[in-house]
Amino acid sequence: MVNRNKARPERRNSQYEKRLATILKAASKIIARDGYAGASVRDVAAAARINLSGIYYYFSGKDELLFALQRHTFATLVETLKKRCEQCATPEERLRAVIDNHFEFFITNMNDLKVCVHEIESLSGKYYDEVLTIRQEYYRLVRDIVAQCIGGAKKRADLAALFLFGSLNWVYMWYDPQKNADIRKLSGHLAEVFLNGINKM
Amino acid sequence: MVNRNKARPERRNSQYEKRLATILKAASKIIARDGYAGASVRDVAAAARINLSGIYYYFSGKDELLFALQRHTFATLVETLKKRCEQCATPEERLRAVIDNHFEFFITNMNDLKVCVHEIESLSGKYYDEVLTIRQEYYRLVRDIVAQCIGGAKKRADLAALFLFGSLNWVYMWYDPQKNADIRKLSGHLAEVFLNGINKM
DNA sequence: CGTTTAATCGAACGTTCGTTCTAATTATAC
DNA sequence: GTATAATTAGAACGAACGTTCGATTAAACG
Repeated sequence: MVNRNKARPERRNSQYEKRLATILKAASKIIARDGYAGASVRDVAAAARINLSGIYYYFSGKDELLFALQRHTFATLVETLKKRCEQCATPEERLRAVIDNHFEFFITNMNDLKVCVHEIESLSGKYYDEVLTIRQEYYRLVRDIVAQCIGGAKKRADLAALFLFGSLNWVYMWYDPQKNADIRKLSGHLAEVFLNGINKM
Repeated sequence: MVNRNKARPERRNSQYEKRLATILKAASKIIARDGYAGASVRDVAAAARINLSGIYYYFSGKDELLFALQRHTFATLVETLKKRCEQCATPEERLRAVIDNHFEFFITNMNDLKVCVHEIESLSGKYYDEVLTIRQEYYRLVRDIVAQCIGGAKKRADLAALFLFGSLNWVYMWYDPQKNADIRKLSGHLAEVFLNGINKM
């Protein structure tokens, strides 16, 4: 508990934001590779080319590091989805936007999204709750779109949305940049399968 | 490295197998809760009501513990699936058997399956390779059934199978025994969505 | 019974971990 | 240019980890 309990620094190094972003990127890389519990703060520091104790100047502890990572990633994911949905006229278009958005976000932020999905249960208490709030917002957003596609049935939309999340969140386990070069085809195929599937529900 | 490098004991306590099973159950419970890296052998021992060093009488190390757990679980999963498929006449019935089998196995072995899915990358080397072999057998089994349902198109069956695995493997993140009491309904709904989806591919 | 061996136990080893403390260094403000 | 705050660096702490070892108990067999 170093930084957050003190008043925020008044005069900041001009490189503060950059350094913080560097640490977050390094953290997502190491945690994606070794898992949260398996990743050491020392490895994160080394990957960020900073001294071990330097990490504790930017973050109060290992858990806050993961928290900042997940919060930022999920918030960005929700934000980009909302923007995409604004340009969609029909529920089907919005559902395609959901899938497109998730896939596209994934290939440009693979490590971050993997850490968000795979380390959901690694936080606890206040940190967990705050991330949960954003996750729920994301979930409800998608579930409501699914419900509109189906035509109301809330219970079935719930289930269908969970199936969809499964397909989306599993991607990091099999995606190969060389083999699956065209991400648009991937998201297009999932959209087909899912849309055809739920329309018959 | 205690046990596996020595010749197998000739005379065994009659409770040997039971004790081993107890340890495996305890391990799956602890690892499902804390993750492989986060789980301590001490906690596993305590949950199995055995002394810490007693674990090392049955397993050469923490990694072999996870290995034995994953190998046994995946092997059982493949075995039960094969038996179910033998009683199916059509590809569609076999696909329903895949989904039914996975769901049913899940609710009776939640911890084990979670450890299999969530800790896939926690092993390495020889252990990882051997589990990978079984996983691939399971995957190919399902993929071929999907291909038969679609009607040949190998490339699309690959993708569709991965989407299906995503939905199946994500279940442990949201399943609530109290809320989703009827597992048959769950698997039935997923089968509907998926079958309708891929038939239009 | 005594002997042999399987099974269990308690204690300890060496390492790595997250975190903290203090000192030194660098950047900013007056 | 000097005072002050922000930032980095190095060393160290205590705790927890996986693993090992030697001794001890329990069971099998003559």
